[in-house]
Amino acid sequence: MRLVVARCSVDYAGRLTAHLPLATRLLMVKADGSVLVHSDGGSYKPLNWMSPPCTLLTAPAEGTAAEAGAVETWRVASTKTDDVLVVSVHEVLSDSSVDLGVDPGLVKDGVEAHLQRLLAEQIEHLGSGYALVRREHPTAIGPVDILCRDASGGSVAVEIKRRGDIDGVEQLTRYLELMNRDPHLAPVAGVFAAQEIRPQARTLATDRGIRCVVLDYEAMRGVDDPTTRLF
Amino acid sequence: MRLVVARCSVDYAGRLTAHLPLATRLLMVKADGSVLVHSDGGSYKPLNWMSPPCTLLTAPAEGTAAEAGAVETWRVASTKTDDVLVVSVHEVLSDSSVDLGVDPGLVKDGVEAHLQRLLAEQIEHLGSGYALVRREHPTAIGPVDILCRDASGGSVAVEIKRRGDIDGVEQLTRYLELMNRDPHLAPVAGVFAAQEIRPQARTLATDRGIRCVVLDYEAMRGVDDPTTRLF
DNA sequence: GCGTTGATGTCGGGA
DNA sequence: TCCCGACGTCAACGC
Repeated sequence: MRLVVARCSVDYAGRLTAHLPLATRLLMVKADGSVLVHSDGGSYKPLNWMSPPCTLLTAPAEGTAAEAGAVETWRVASTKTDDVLVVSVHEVLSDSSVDLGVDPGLVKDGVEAHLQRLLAEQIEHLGSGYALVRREHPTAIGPVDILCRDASGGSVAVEIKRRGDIDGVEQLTRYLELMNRDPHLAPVAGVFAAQEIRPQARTLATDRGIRCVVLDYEAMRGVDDPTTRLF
Repeated sequence: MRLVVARCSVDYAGRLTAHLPLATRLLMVKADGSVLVHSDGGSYKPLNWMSPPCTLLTAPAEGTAAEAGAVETWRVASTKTDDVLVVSVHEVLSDSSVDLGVDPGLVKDGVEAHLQRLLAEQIEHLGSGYALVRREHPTAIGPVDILCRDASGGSVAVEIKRRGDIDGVEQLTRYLELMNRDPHLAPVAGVFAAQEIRPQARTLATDRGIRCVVLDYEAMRGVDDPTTRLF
């Protein structure tokens, strides 16, 4: 990784066009050639950047850039699209490189995928006699998180969220509408399962005949067989 | 801005739990106290971070962290939520600070707002005889991007996206439901206009009687009268 | 301050 | 590889 602090202006052309006036910024060049332009505020998002795969070419400034006071021009071009980032470097305040090696990567816990896996393994949380049919059941408008059958053999579509919001109820409603048009599947009941269900979402779901189930992630994880865990 | 290259491990607890094993990384501390943990790959998103407003406390490592070889512990806590980021620094390879000042900020072109302005000016892209009524037509649940009339005088609500996705179709559907309840306006037809329309979004739109129109931004911009441009 | 919407979104998973 | 939905989404704008 190369870290350059420099007074510079930046232009991006690609999916949109963007310009950064002359100011002092941090230029981060990663090992894969990607470039990040950071200011001393904002959030974790750079002011401007080029994602890998891309190539970085540096050359002495020429033409209008040189006339404006630039000493060096960086041209970062995406190798997949015609996106291009041009950095006009006016003054380098510091320039250092360091070898970081390959990062072992992030280990996450508590996301929706785990909830889905746990509920699929412990489908009895929905009620006695429930049986899993499949996860990610495909439909024309997207996959249903879990398809299962209740004690009487009726089809049940389950939408899982960490936080149950109105959006999730809308999503499940779309699936149910579509699936209930399929004579092989209909009638399909709906279950909205989440660690936490917002009052508005619960109201909407209930109004549409969708059952709400609150999941206890910690308890479900406790029951979970550690040999089948992702980590 | 402070830039520290260090061998470290990182733990985050908040909306999820995440852990980064010991490795060499860049720690970026911005003027507002926010912290970014970058590796030498990935994209512009850090491996882990804490957004402002937050506070950073550094102290000599203690307990299990010290036993594991850490010399210093950074505790970055959000001042609004109970999110916390803990960096266990094992070895500092470099540590430097620089004053960047305030950034003048980014100037953009080519976002949805521009697409909307162009389509309003060139409403004939929807078909012969179309006439603009107004942009950002207000409804109780939000503004409709464009309201216009077709050749026969019927009302048409247009939702514009750069990328047409299911969300956009849902959004337009909500507007149409509401507007069609208004006897002064009904019947209102729907048009989903985007630079690119995803197959599932097209399927859903078509199923709901919403017409899809693909927009060519470059061509529309070419026709654009530069004297009316925003910049 | 809350809610809604857009984003050069980015990221990960399944087909 | 493409397609699609989640995200510690974030950030801007309107009410």
